[in-house]
Amino acid sequence: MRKKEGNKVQDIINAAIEVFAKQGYHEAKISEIAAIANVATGSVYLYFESKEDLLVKIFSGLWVKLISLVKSIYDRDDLSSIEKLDGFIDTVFDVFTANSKLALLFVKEQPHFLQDKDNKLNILYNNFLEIGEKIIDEGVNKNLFNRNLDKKITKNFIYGGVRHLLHLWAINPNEYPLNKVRQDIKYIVKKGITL
Amino acid sequence: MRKKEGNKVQDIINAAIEVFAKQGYHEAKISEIAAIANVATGSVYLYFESKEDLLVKIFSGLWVKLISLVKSIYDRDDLSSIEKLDGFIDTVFDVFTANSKLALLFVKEQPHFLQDKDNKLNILYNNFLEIGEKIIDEGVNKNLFNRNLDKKITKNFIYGGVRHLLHLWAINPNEYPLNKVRQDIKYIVKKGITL
DNA sequence: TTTATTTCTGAACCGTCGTTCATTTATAAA
DNA sequence: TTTATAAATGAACGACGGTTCAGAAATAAA
Repeated sequence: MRKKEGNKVQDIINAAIEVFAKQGYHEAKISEIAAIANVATGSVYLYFESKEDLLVKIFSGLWVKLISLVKSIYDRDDLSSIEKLDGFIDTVFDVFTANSKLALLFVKEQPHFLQDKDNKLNILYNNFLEIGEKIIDEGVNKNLFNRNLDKKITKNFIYGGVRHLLHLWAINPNEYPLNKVRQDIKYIVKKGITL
Repeated sequence: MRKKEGNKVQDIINAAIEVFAKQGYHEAKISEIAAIANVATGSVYLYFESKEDLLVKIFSGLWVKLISLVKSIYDRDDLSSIEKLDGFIDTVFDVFTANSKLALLFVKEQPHFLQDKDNKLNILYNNFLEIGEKIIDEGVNKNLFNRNLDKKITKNFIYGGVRHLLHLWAINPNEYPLNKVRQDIKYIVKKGITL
């Protein structure tokens, strides 16, 4: 029998991230993804069920990673709630900084998923945000954070702001130096929600 | 000769907002838009050059309106900088609250435009945000706002947060009552950036 | 009325990919 | 070597939907 050559799954995923990010999901062509991944068009279908499956696999891999990272921050008991919130924000930046194409894809296509309540991706997404909410919860209970702010609103406000700045950074890294971005966001969040 | 029946342009635009918002731009069908607008498929092309033209016209109308509204707030001299910032946030909420379909369309498709620097829509978008930056500028100069925060970052953080909450509200109005959303956002922003 | 002109219609056209599959290629076992 | 089987290929298929356009419908002018 024949042996698999290299890691085609990963090559295809990387190519897909690149093409989806640049063109947007709908305008991306499988043939172009295949070309960049150095495989034949048809080979994509050996590893992925469909174009959509490719997108879903990319996103779910991302969420699983993010969830595991922020969970481990939440679980630490040597950090204050505000440090955990900082860590949460840092985690998001770290993951996307490592791959700006992925960041771009994420901010462009994620909004389209929010609507259909219970698809797999939204479940993961909610798991992720739930940890953010738990951190805020903890801060409120320890009388560090303002308890008059709605937690869901607070968490989503921060999330939206972070996402948008990641987007701008991914498009134009020079205009939005990530260190300053992180620093300012953390400052506003900290000052905005602590008592 | 024949007389035009009713306001087809507006009917088509309203139908397009509805269908684009629900399905997303790429999955929306001109034939469905036409059906909802009560015109024949071909009639859409009497008033709009293409599917894309339809989307662009919707967005540019929106930006023109928003720009005019926030400009008039910025120009008032009976408001403090923080009141202007509140007014800016209120304006965005007011416009989208009046049309949740439009809000949904906006948050879903706007991210796709940010990339190609100098298309018409991005110019409008930047005009809009520039006014937000001017307000922040003013606040800094009057020693009301923290001058250590980067203005572009601050403005975009707020913008991203507001946009995301609008998105959630548009999907699920009951879970995100706009009055509480506005109130919390304004609180965080005010506390976060004032001295 | 009849005619001219504008508006409107919707079936058909046509280009574009996502997807399939008959064929080829590579390697492990015999 | 030869054979069997898994992996890979890419041309061709087929569905979909944006766009077109020949004709129909409506109304103003003649």
